[in-house]
Amino acid sequence: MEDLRRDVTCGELRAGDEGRTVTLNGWVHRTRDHGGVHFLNIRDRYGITQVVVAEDAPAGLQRATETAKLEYCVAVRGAVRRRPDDMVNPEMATGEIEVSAGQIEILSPCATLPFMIEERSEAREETRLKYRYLDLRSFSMQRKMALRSEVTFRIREYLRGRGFHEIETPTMIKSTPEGARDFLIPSRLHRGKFYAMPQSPQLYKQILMVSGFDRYFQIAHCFRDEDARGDRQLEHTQIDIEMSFVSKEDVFELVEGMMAHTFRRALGRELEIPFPRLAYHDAMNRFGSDKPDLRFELELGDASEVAAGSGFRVFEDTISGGGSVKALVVPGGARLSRKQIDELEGVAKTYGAKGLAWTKIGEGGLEGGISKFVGEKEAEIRSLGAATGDLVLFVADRWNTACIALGAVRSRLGRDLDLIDRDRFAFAWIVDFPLFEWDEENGTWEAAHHMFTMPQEQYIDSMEDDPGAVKGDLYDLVCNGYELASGSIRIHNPELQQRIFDIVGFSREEAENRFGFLMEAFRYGAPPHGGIAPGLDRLLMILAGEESIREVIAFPKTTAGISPMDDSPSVVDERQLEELGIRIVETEEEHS
RNA sequence: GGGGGCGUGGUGGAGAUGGUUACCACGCCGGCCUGUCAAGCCGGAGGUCGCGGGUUCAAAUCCCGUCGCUCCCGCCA
Repeated sequence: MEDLRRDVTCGELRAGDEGRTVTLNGWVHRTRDHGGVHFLNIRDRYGITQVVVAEDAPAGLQRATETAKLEYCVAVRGAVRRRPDDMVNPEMATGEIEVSAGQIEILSPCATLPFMIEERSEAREETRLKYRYLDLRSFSMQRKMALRSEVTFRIREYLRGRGFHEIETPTMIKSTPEGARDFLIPSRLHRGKFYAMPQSPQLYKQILMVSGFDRYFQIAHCFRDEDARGDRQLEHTQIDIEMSFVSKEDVFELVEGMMAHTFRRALGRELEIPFPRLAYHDAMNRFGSDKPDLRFELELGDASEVAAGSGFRVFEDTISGGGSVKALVVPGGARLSRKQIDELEGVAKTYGAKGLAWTKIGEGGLEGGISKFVGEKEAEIRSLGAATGDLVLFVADRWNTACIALGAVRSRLGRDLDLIDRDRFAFAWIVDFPLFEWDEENGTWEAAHHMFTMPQEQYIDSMEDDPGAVKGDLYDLVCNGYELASGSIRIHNPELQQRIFDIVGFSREEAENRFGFLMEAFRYGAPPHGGIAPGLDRLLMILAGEESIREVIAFPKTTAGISPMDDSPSVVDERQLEELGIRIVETEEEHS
């Protein structure tokens, strides 16, 4: 190897390098054997270079050339020469030249491939994950990993420039069972006790504020033992940020600057800042989602005028029962088929709607669906913004359910009718979230975000009177229909914290047991503070134009939490379990 | 926990109203070919059609179950 170490990469040679003797190291990307002359395309991270072996090459070189199959790792030494004018390949960065091989050495052979290494692999994801090391050789994956590296670098660059310290917090911490399920780590030294993997560095970063690190960040791994999705992994990375002596305006300004910097440097794109803001209630009411996709218009309307006195029982009963009738006008939607509308109804039902009512506005009045019930209400329907040729969809239910169900229909229409501007990054802050949510099952108030969120000032005095009305100093950053970040201003006052615990029915003993150290810390001059945590994987997914975060994670797990390459999780030695004092109990099902 | 989609040589797909030897492309092996760049041409090997059971004279195809991947609901402070 010593004398065949590369002195150029496979992406850099140009016409000006003509005459140089160079050595390339890389993988055989394609071979073309013409009987006499022989071509090898050699690939590395940086590109592809064509190597030519002449028909009159020495026998040893011919043999090596014929041995070198796809994805063999090879070293090639030869002379750079310009290709004849009519042989130039304008598609290739190195297409003006080729390397005339004088020596080819096989550094490592390659078994028959499970799939071709192409710009973007066509193999099914299962196979790609099993052979992830091969999948990652593709330029498409290499680019995404490079983007990831670039983005984390630019974020660090920006935050360091703004005076932030990067501080690591432990990945083995105390379990705090509310919220998502914890991953647990058994302790050998303390049998029967467990560490937990952090769902986020939340408590530590607040402690760091007490310690006076008024600007902290960390690219932190977070773990949640919940079912995965396209935008959710058991293990993900967040850009954890916390600041002292700030209001949410400071957090917004920081994150807007960070995003603008990152998009400019990593993508060469300018973002429009500041980002628009939308109250939670308005986001739900207008878009039917707390993470609306703002790349297209299509807003939900209020159809109580249509419902009132319509004689349509479903609508009237909903209104008199305190619910809402929400409407969605689909411009030109009258051409949608019955089947397409049925599909939309299926979407609405998935989200809890009992049905999806509809009417089309024809030349001569309302047509189809519930027209015979609301036929007298054409004026009211038109005042929702509907015109001839439009389809109007309705969901009647509790306000929340009606919004969410119709919001899901809106998203579906955005895709199906191609309303989405794919080239846009539509950021927005969602603000004024309720601090508490009523838990039907347990009949209790629960923290909507987490229990350390500061209530907005005007609600503090009378919080206990109507917890449902209290809005919190918390905020989400959304982009293109994804929740990109979530944060809040925190409570730094133990008395106020205790009142929150009381409202959510959290006993003093429980609070002491779980968060005692934080409450204790807050007794020692805790600064007002707040922060946010953008999800790095989702950010990268959006930057890369992907629809799954698995595409921007080098070694992701499947939705069932399995790593097909190394086959984790796996059974462990009986001896390991014994040391930990753990016995596996079979469930009834596994017995039978 | 629930619903939808998918599972066919190494890879991706076709075959689905049951019927002889399961088709195509790429890859692999062999041969031909002085300039290609997704090279081309000729030939060849390679499959218990995810797995188990059932219906039938006969199952990739129909039925039941099960496993895996995936999308969605729930869940994810």
